[in-house]
Amino acid sequence: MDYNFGEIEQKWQAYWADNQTYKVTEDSAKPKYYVLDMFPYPSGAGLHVGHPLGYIASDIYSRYKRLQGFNVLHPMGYDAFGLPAEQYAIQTGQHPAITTQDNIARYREQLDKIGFSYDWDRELRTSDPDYYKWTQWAFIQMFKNYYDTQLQRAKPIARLEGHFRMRGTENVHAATSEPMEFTAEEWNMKSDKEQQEILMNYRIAYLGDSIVNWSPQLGTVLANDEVSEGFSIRGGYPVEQKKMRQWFLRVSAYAERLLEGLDELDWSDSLKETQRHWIGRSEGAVIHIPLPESDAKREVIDEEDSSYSEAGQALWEIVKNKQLGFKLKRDYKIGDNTVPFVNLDKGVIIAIETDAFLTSEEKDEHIVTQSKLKLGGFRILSFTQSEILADPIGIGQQIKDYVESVPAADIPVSEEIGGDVIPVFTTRPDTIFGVTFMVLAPESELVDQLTTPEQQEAVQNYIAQTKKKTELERISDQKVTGVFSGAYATHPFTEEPMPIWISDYVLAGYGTGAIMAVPAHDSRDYAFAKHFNLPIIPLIEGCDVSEESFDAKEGIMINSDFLNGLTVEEAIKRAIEEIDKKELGYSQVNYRIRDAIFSRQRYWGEPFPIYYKDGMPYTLSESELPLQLPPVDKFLPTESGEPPLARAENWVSEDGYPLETSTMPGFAGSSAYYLRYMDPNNNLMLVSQEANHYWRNVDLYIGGTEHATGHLVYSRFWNKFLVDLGISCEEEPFKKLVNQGMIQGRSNFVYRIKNSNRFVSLNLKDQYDTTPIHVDVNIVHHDVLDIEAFKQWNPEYKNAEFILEDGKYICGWAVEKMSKSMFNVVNPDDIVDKYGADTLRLYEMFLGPLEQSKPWDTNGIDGVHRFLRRTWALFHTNDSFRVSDEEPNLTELKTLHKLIQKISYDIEHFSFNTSVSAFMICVNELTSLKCNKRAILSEMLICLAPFAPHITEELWSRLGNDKTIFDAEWPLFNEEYLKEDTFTYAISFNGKVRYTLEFSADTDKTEIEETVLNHPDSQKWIAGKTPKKVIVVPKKIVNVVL
RNA sequence: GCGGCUGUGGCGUAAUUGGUAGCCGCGCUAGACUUAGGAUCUAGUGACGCAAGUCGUGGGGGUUCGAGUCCCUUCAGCCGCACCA
Repeated sequence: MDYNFGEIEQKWQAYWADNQTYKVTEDSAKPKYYVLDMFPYPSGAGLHVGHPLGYIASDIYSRYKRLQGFNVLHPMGYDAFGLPAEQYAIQTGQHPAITTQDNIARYREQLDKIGFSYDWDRELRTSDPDYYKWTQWAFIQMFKNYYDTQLQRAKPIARLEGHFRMRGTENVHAATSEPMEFTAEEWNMKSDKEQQEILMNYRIAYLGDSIVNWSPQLGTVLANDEVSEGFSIRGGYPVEQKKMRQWFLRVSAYAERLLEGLDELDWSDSLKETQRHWIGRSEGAVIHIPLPESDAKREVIDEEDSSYSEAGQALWEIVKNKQLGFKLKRDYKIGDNTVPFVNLDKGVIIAIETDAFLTSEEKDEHIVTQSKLKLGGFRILSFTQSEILADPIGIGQQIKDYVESVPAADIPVSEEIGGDVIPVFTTRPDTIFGVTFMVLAPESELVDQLTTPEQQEAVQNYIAQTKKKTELERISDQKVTGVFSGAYATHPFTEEPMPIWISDYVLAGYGTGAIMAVPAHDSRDYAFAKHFNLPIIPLIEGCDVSEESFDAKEGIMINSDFLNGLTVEEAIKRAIEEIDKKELGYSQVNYRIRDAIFSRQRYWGEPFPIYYKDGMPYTLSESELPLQLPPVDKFLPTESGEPPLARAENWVSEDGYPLETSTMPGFAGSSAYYLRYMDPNNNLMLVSQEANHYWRNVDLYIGGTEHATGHLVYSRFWNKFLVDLGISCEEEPFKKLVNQGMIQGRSNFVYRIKNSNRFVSLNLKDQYDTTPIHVDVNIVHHDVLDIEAFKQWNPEYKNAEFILEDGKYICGWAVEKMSKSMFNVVNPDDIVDKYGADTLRLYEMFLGPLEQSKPWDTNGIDGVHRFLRRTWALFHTNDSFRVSDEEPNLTELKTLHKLIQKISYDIEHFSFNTSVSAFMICVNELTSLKCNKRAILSEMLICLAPFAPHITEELWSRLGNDKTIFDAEWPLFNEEYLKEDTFTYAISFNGKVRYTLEFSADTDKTEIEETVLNHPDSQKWIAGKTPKKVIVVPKKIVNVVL
């Protein structure tokens, strides 16, 4: 009787479905085990042979755990929101929901053929309103909470509001994007809207202005992990930097918990390192670098002055009495200076300059005055007297336009930014005496305030230039660029003046967007100093900074006043103490991780449960959830550039307020899906406490490394937030994580002789001038081309001629990405049809270590298939099923127990490739022993069942069992059967093995030594020399040292 | 530039974790059987050598009685991060 895998696999897949074999319920009598696959995005191309690799591994593990008596949760679903379906919709008008539905159906069909043990009753789709209701719900909670930095957890925003009402910002410990200070009195004076605006800076889900990755082609913003080297990961479109108002998630507040949590996780070191780097904790200090004394503080004293110039008088006629629509004050005293006109709401000064300065002193004084005013946060608009006299009305209009374009009073800048100090973050406070200049990021708010008039133009040119650069150019362009601002800061210890430069090697988004440059000990500062010829002061004894900087954190300090003679480590501590004492700053921990941008200007995503009233966002009530995606006429932005949802009719809340038009990004739906599987049909909450406390978290998570910094960070963040809310009971969502390697394609080539229709076989191609052409791997077997199939494959080759070697056409091959254009895509369905699911499963595992990337090479699959047929043959004699009830002998038991031991160990260590090889060894041995004894075969079947569930079910039932093999018990390994009476020692001389000798297992060392030395075979190697030493390692080796 | 990983037959890989390198499979060679095939079975298969034997885990060096395994160095390939002060 043949091994008819097609029939067997269909039969058992139907049986499992009919009998709900894989349905799982919370059963407190059994220990739980939760095995999760990263759910797929159902793309139009369907699954290729690489996708199931991780699913097969997790399926083996699930089935193994089940056989060991665990209650195993092993669910599957779809990450169904996303760009491809929407792009397809834009092109075809087909609604993404339909495309997605079709793709899911295809995926399901393909998955079912492979015979997975998923509990499909728990299937979920992120695009299903019943599911995304809970994504929206979680967002609302994030909006309603802030992060308490002292308690290190989320707390209701109402609590913070109460604090502000009672005590202002005094003793507030809250993560925020805009540090500010106010008293309770000031808070209570504010309007509701002002209060809401302040609270927005504390919410975990907040609206904020930020420079974002904007893709014009995609018409949306992207998260940092969705962008690589200036291009979008999906689609490869260019990405530019743009300032926009967006929703954010305050992931940065959780930085420390995200970092600490990594320690306890059973993840690969490389993945943990990637996350640590992404979080980027660095300890250091914020130092306040003083600017020269500024007397442009906002102590404005109205002081009428009647000495008007002619031009001033002319302008006054135009601007007085709110003729412009706002008030300009005339002859205002600010600090020591009187300015001609000033608008106090927006902090704009209108300066009138003489056409020509009489002396250079006069000019200098003018510049100093302007700088001081700018330091105070004012904007200055200058006109010369003759300009005003020529066209006072035109100038009036210019003033009007300018003042209106300026945002409302951003003047009372917080004390840290742009008061009289520049705050900088450094991890090397020990190098403070080596600071010879300062550098600001071009985007820094200080640039405007500090740039002196005569540097104005150069600075503006520079900024325009850096803005033009794409992210890619900025990275790849290693040239040193920068411009002097004209301003100076004062060294906090030496009080030396230090020039302030502007350069794009300083990032606006990290630290304070300003640095103190220590060229001797930082390579970037060094390059900059060399390029612009700035001083370099070495600070470490014996270091040579003539060619390059000395970046290592080691050595003894010199040229550093009170730090001299200390080691770097000591100096860091000492410097911070001194900075503290002198109140020049404070120690601080900085994180690289940024808040996640959470808006996408897209259709196919979760709508935000947000409406706007009076320009401020408010959340919908829970009863209004889910807020379903509305129908739209087109899936494109509106003519005015608003997201597609703005096209929806009646896109308003129940009370008639306009709803948010952007949607959530891809990672929203995948952030808490593992919790939903625990309780997928609950319509009262995301997950019930009972279900959550039973399943807790994922014991084993299998998926690709591409999610290392995206999904796996956001998901951990999201879970920690839900822990704070008391929804999730485990601080970490995924205890153990295994990354399966990528399956690459293995392409085949034929070699066409140039300008002909002739093809030459691989090893003869060097004799001709040829072009390699990709050929469909499905018409090539063991690199031999099926010539007839090739002729039919493409009409162009119908009359092709071939130059063969040994009567065959041999193709070349290469490892490439698996893609349609390379004709190297192998479909799992085809493999299943041809060899069966069990063969596919075993072969995918046999290909190599799970975590290793490898090309799909169908060449070895016959070997695995033959193994299954030999397994089948063990149970059959002359075409009929026949097993013996005889007692097994010791040899047979040894073979079996070797297998049990090996397979148990291998599965625990995810070494599935070696398991397959162990099965082959076992079946080969049993075949040569002609063993068909029930006792041996049935236990072997249980071991094989996780790997090849269909054939084992069939044979199991033929053995007379009426329940599924997965209700059996994993066999126990018995060491007794593996005990050997003798051991064969390898006898080596000077480390080289020469012959072997068998000893009984309990022979003692001296006896072995004696026997070896007296053995006739040894004489040849000893050859008259005296053995210096004989090393006998029991059950290992004997080595004679000569 | 920084961080991580990997280098073993013609190919995919294995090696009880410092103890006989090459298990298992593919391919290849020879043979058996045969309504001739991409079927099945048997034997062989790291290289050199008639052989005894010698050489062999990217290269070089070291530790050790003994190294694919540990250390140093160097080369090659892959992946991640990329001016993070």
